[in-house]
Amino acid sequence: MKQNSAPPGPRYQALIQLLRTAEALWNASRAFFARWELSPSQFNLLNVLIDQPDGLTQTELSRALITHRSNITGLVDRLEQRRLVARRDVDADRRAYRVVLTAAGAALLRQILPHYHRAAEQAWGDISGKRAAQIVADLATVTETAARLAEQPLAKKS
Amino acid sequence: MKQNSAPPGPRYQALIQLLRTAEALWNASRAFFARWELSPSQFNLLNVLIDQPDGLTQTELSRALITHRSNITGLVDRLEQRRLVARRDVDADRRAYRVVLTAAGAALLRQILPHYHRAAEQAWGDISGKRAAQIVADLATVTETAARLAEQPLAKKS
DNA sequence: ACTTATATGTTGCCATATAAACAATTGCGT
DNA sequence: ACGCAATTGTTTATATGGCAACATATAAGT
Repeated sequence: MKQNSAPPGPRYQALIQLLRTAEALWNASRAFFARWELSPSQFNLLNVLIDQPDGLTQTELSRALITHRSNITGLVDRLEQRRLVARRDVDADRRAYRVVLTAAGAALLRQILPHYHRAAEQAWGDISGKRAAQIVADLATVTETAARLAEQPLAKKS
Repeated sequence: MKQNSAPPGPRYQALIQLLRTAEALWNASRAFFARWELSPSQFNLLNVLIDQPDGLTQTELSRALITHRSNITGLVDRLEQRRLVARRDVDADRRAYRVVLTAAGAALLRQILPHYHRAAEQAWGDISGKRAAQIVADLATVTETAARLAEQPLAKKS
């Protein structure tokens, strides 16, 4: 007297487990980055910029972080107050900025990254690198499917 | 001229991919549940209650949903306004409620669940059920590790 | 050139999330 | 019985998230 109609099936279980694991990792990362008084979102933003010497516009940042443009404003505001990033004007387009890491921001990130990489490896315990690569491949296809489903929920745009 | 120190490694890549996939799935589920004007969080709460004829207290709900007690208040408030759940007094403890599904809430959930199970299976494409089960096992160990790391970030509590 | 469409960042509202503090209640230890 | 600790739900503050609307600026069409 527990289930009602459709038997959940292994792929459904896998989806639930995936969401749980991601949440656990996200919470762990929150505790992890708290040492440097960064939120996971703030770290991700810095981590995107480290490979971009010329910075990114906020729209480009929103695409890299898979979030709405409007969320970037406050995120950059707070990081700018702490002098970890800076907004540079774009002379060709008076609407846009380029957000770049400051020297302090880059230094902080270089300090964090080794710890982060090490913690990430540890989280997988005794799972082999080969199996990890296999999981990456599997999850990549799931991501594509999910993104496709999210785009046309009811077939808009004629 | 891209990396700085530690080579990321396959397990690090797997962690990043996992977080991306979970975000994609969460976004897809938001679009999915929008058909019934539910947020993913609201659906999850209803989905927990369907197997609990006597309901759960808000603290129990917070544990089941892995979130803070304070989040449950507003979540239940909004579902209560829509008559999908109800708060019942606990006569043995005047502080607590038991949150239960209403008939309307149970009916709505029974309507949604088959679609949800089907969509969840589809998201995994041609990945076999066997491999899905393997992934579940792997991710379960990661969840445990992550939860353990999140609990004692700096070894509190003497 | 002028109109229209598009792009950019911001602001607003609301839902969700963590964390801390609080009042009310309950439980425990003595 | 009494006092203190723990529990329960709420409130507050702040950060994050999606989404719509907006002003400004740029691009495209004619």
